[in-house]
Amino acid sequence: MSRTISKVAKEIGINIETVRFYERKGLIKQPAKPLQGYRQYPTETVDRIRFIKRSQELGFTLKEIEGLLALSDAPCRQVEELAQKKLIAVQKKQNDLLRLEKALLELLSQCQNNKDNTHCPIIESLQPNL
Amino acid sequence: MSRTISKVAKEIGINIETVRFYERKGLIKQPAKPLQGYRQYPTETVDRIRFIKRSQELGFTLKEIEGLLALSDAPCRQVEELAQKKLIAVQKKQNDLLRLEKALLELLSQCQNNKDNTHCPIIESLQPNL
DNA sequence: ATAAACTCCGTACCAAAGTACTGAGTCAAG
DNA sequence: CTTGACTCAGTACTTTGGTACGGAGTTTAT
Repeated sequence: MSRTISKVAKEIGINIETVRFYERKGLIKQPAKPLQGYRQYPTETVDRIRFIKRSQELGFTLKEIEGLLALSDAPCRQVEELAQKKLIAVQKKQNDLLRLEKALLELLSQCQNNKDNTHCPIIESLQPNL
Repeated sequence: MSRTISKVAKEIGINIETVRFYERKGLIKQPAKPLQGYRQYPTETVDRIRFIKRSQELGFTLKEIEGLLALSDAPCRQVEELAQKKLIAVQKKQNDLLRLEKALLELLSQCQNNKDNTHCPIIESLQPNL
């Protein structure tokens, strides 16, 4: 099955320009231009874009996905290593966010106990000179 | 107390260019240029940059910080609202990361049980057509 | 008094992941 | 057979948070 670029975009729910962008990045290959008419995109390409999108959802960057795609028939251990690294990064980020959440909750609880609506403890605690 | 731009940068531990960048963004105001010599930065400005940096650590973007700075003598409720919104966003992101972590762990465990080093279950499970 | 270090100012550049625009060409429907 | 919708190709612009560069002026140290 084949479709024009706009069908591809619609099928996946992305912008046409994004498809072209991936072509420019070399993440997918542009179908040859027929002598007459528009380029036809095979299902293979649609699947490849879906792969990219899923990987993005897992937090991989396009650069990393490029690596994944290149590894797609590489030994499992290499792929595993990439995922392992990403997992570490994700866990680190979770930690950061947890600390951040605590700090925000702390600030908000100060606000809640604040009778004086004209001074905000949040602003004050962000001001280091106080 | 006053100091030149490089002292400011060193004091805070940031790049000179970052100070200038904040000036361009209007986050801090550039001291008037004296008839002779270099611009002198007051402690006020240093504090303001510290405020910016602390807020960044809490996950606020420069745009949001601009808002915070504008609100710095606004009623507490408005500031609280901003922090509240940020908290929600942070919690949402935590959730995303948690799901992401689970997905990655799942993939990795599939890898670990995989005897066939030539096919990687990670790659395969990212491929929607399988 | 001269060199090294610093400042000033404007501009350009970086990554990431797209999005937008322009001026063609092409296609499908009425 | 013409109008509207679509495609193509290349280039430019967007956002975020800076960083770098180059040439001129200033200041400080020797």
